[in-house]
Amino acid sequence: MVDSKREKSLRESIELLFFSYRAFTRGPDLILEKRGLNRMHHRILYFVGREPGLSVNDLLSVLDISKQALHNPLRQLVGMKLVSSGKSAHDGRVKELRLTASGKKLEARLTGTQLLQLAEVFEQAGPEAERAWRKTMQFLAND
Amino acid sequence: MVDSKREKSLRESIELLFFSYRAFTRGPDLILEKRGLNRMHHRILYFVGREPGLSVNDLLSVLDISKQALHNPLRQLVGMKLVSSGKSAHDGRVKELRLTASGKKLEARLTGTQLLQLAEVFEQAGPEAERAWRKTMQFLAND
DNA sequence: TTTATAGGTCAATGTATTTGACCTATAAAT
DNA sequence: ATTTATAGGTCAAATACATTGACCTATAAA
Repeated sequence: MVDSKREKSLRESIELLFFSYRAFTRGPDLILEKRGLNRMHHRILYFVGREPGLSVNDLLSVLDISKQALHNPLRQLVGMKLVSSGKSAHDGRVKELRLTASGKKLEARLTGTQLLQLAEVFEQAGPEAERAWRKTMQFLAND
Repeated sequence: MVDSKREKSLRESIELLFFSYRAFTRGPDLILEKRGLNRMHHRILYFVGREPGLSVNDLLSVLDISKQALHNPLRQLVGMKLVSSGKSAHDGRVKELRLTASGKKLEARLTGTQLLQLAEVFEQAGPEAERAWRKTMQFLAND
């Protein structure tokens, strides 16, 4: 009885994660679609924007995908001049990825819908819930 | 200053969602891979298991995908005898989808890794954080 | 008898991913 | 100086997956 009640509650949490994540990516996905881009392009833009000068290998690590899976979307972003890739001064083999001005603009638009969404959610939930949410998600993320 | 600090915090939350969701699906994905199945198959098994007798249309609604996108994975699951489809008594056009015994077993294994994962997370975070987490996720999901 | 609904399927196309190989340039090690 | 390792780029083939749009049956409702 207790176990099955607990399982029911945990299953609701599973569903919350599923529906939340979908709601969370819908906004940017609609914008991306109009340009023929997808979730992977947003991820690349996001992480390059977060850490300008990021190497290709570091990007591969954080995204946890194969070199071949990154190749096409990254080449497209560079081709569209949304991402620039320069040589590292310390190590000529290493590329330093950066957002161009228009890359920054697009990234801000994509991530902006998510920032707004989260800001609204946390305002409704309150600062205490926000802290608890972050703590909980940190346990889940580092797993 | 305040705005940029707030944005930094919200960006951390974006990343928490990204890394959490990935950590959350990794377990079942590894099991699915061995059988040539993927995330969509798990979703079908999950929702059919949650609501035995579910119609194809209701499944389409909850998954929010096209009939053609559902067609193949569902046909595979029925072919593998993980899902059964019988006729509704009330309306002969409607199929009632159910998990077979082996379908239930696989679903329990897949979802079981996530139940365990969440149970551990909530135990570490505490019951108060769990409540706050759920409340926050509900705002995000219904968006 | 007509129209609407639930479901199934196909063909064509496009897109994405995977595997596995092979290449250059540069750096580090011996 | 020569070998070996690393960062990155690319290709071809195979596979997988999704999309579009059409068309079909069976059943139910009007």
